[in-house]
Amino acid sequence: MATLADVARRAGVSPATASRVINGSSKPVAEELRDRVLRAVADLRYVPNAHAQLLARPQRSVVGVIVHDVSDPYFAEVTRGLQRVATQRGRLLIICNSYRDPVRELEYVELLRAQQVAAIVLAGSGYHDAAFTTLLNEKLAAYEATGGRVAVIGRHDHFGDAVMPANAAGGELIGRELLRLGHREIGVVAGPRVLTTITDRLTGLRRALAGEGRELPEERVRYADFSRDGGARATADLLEASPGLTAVVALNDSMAVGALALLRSRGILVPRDVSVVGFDDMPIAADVTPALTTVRLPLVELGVRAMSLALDPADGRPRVETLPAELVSRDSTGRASA
Amino acid sequence: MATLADVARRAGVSPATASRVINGSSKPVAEELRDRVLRAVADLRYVPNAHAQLLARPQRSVVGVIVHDVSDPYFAEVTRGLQRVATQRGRLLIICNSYRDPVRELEYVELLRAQQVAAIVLAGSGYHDAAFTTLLNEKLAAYEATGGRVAVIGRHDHFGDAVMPANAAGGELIGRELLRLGHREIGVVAGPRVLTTITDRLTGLRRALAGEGRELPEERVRYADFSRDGGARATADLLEASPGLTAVVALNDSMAVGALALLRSRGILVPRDVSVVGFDDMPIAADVTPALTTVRLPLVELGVRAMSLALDPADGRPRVETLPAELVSRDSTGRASA
DNA sequence: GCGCGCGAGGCAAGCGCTTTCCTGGGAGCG
DNA sequence: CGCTCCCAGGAAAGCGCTTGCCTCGCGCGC
Repeated sequence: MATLADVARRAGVSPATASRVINGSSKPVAEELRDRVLRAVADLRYVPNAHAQLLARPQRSVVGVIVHDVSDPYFAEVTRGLQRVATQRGRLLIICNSYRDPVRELEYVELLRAQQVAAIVLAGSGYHDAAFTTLLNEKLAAYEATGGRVAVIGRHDHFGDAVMPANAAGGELIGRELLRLGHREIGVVAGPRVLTTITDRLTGLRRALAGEGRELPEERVRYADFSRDGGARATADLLEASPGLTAVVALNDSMAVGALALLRSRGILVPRDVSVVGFDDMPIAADVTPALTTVRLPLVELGVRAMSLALDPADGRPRVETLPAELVSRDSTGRASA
Repeated sequence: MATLADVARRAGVSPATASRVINGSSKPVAEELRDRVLRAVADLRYVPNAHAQLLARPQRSVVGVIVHDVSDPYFAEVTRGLQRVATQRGRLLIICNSYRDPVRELEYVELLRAQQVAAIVLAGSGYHDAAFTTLLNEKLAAYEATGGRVAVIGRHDHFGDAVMPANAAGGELIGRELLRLGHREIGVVAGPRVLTTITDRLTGLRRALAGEGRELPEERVRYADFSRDGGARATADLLEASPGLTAVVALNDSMAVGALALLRSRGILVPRDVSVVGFDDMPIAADVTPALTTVRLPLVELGVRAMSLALDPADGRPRVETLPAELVSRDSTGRASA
């Protein structure tokens, strides 16, 4: 691997001069020397060692992103927003998948700090786990104390800049819509109980039901993996326990797709027999059959805002932005059959 | 930001000793000193500067990945495979999205080289652009010459380790299946013409047709964006130019989903009026309606193999692995209507 | 009791780069 | 013709860490 010293030697100049030419320093360098350096760079295929540069000139430019899983469409969209802003501002992104493992999340914060990233964006639901939350907050605080910037998406457990999707409001929208359609027997297909996002969405849903004097008993909520297969499994459970359901609320679209698949396999027609609602409005929501009624979250915008918060100097106090949820009515919901 | 020197000072030892404790060096350190160091680390929330470490101990451990777009399900799956192996071997991944921009691809190779990554994995179709290919090969060669490892997925334009999905064979499978079903009027909804993947898949398809003495005229192929909307647009074009089509082949599943949506909006029944075939077998392929007949590519495995090639020492000569394609018949294909 | 061996810990060099500060030579002025 | 000023270019000091090598002190053997 060619070094700056090699370039300098080959060009017959000092490393200082070579460095100045390569970085376009403000200090003037004679035309001839500049040419010689440039030629040497080309000949040797020289690429500066980024680590050495970072050591010598502590100018953090990389941003770390911790998400649950980039291949999950939810995070794929959020990441797209993060990327857009980062690229626009000339920042490189290091993307880390925690796969919903709190321990891994902690490790990644450490790792990103070691990488001297300029900012860390933490995307995805928090956990109902006080010990973990404390630990994480401590690590983030330590990082912020040394000049790092932190922004979180969808977690209220961190004190600092945050952008929050309106999870509870979204749940409420679903509840009101189902009530309006005459549904009284409602089941919920939920992701892992430990995620605060799940709790928030459920809370909103329950609030809407309570508005009409109804409630959602615990046995009408099934927790499973936040995935298509989890959705199918939970729906099967739900059906078995409460055969009279007229509506199934899935707490994300992947689970809703699983629910749809399971219902179809049982010959239950949607929405004639059972209505199905999703959450998130992932890109494919409109393409399944029947097209999924769901709550749209501005996923890309979530990323855009979070990265902006992370990159714009904190003007002192913590900033929290809430992005609205919106009901998107498609073909998977209809009037209650009973 | 606390440094090793701070830790050493606080623990009352030399930086050398502190370093040895922190890295678990083989050199023995007295129990008491070790404790003092560890306590200082905790007190100061010390995290070693990864860049300084990399400089001092040139032990590359990060791997760079360049994909077209992680949020595209194809790459999401491939990346999952890459991740799995990388994590297993204790490697951090830097994921870069080129968004199918050759220039950006070149820049990223440079950037990853500057980051001193241990290996670069380049995933995604190559381009029909000789100048670019030469340039890229040159850069990769320069990188390999300095001890870097390179593995590519789905590009035959790079000489070195590669894992190739059987694109042409997949195209052939589609062609044969459609012929078997009696289709003679076939249209193709293709992604960007400049991608070698497109050419390969088309070549396979044409080969199958040629086997029966048929051909695929150029006007039966529409090139568009490799996305859902691109698929819808291209399908509309195709229909307008050749109303008598009995089958539409989309060269990836996203485009197929777009095709399905457009056909539905026109009241054309699939597969009764027109059959639709996709390519890749993305996770949602089974969940659209009708469930998509497509060619399954072992996407995760593609990633797994590529990362393995990248991390296992090159035993001399370039290794090329081809992973098979497989036809998955679902509900979007049927006998030709005519 | 003296010398040697051994092992724990520290010194310092060096990884590749940037940047401050200094040097030396040329130009301009008196 | 000599002095000063200015400026291009270089020397060198780090950035934070690792590690080979040396030192020093102890314990043991003769």
